[in-house]
Amino acid sequence: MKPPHAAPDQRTGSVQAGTKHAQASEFSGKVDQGGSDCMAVSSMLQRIGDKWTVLIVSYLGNGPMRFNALRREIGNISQKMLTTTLRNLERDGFVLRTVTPSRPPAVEYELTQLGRCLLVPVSGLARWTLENIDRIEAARAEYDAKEG
Amino acid sequence: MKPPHAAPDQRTGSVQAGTKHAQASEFSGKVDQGGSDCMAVSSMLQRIGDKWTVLIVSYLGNGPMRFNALRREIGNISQKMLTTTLRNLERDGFVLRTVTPSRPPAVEYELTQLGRCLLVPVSGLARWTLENIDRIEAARAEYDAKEG
DNA sequence: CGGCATCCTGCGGGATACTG
DNA sequence: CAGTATCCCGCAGGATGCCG
Repeated sequence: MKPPHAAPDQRTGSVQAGTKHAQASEFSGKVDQGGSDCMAVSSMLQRIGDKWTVLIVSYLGNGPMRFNALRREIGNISQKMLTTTLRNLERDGFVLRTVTPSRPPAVEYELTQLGRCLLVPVSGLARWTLENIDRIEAARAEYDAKEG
Repeated sequence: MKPPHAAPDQRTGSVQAGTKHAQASEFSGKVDQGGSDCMAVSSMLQRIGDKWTVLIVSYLGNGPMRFNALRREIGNISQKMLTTTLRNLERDGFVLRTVTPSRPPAVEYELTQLGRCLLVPVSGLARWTLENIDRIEAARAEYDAKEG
């Protein structure tokens, strides 16, 4: 693994404005996006950035749910992907799977503590998305307009 | 249809930050059932959850960079993917591309205001990842051990 | 009900070569 | 230097079928 920011000169590890945009942005907190951490972030984003993970975690945020309940709620997920995604979530310790041996068997999924606290940063990104999606779509429209 | 609304034991919250965005537009992709806000988040995660986006945005967080500088810094990205990713970032309004017509031509990329403020929630996720990666890997090891 | 197993397709993304 | 154009491959992920 090659650590990002192998940049020799600078090892600040924070987003500092370049020469032109030196003025502070509207946010006050410092952003330490620049260090060797970006690999971890990148990996995490790819991990939860797949098609269904966040959606499922969100639904499970409401409380425990059974397999087909989850499936019905989401609506258009194949059971293969639901199974796969739940398995991965279970493996990472985000979701707890509980089998009740009845007939037919009942399987309940619920968020673990780790899974619930994952919702915190994710909801931060959610908030940001909802706050800025208009600007993003406007930018897209403008860009596409210029292309023809 | 009740939209997923997370209730972690802390007030930090849900994946949903608001309920006003009715229009789905292209961000919702092809899935069109109820929880449109979750879809927006999910789409955003997929958008920035690709292989290079966050990495590039992180590097650009240090200031403007030229194409090959960026390329050298990242190290193992194909120029095709660098171009593609930068184009997408430009289209979304995250990155500004400035061409200086010299010989050879110089092209500089820098984060826009929107791009910089994206770093805020992303670094939140980064922080969370670094704080919890040990638990995740422990959970994985345990899970894998039980599987054989 | 809650799964695996299998097949198949689309597309993300790498390698390579060519331009202005 | 900063791209564009092709070709190619792996794999995420959908459809379908069978099983305890």
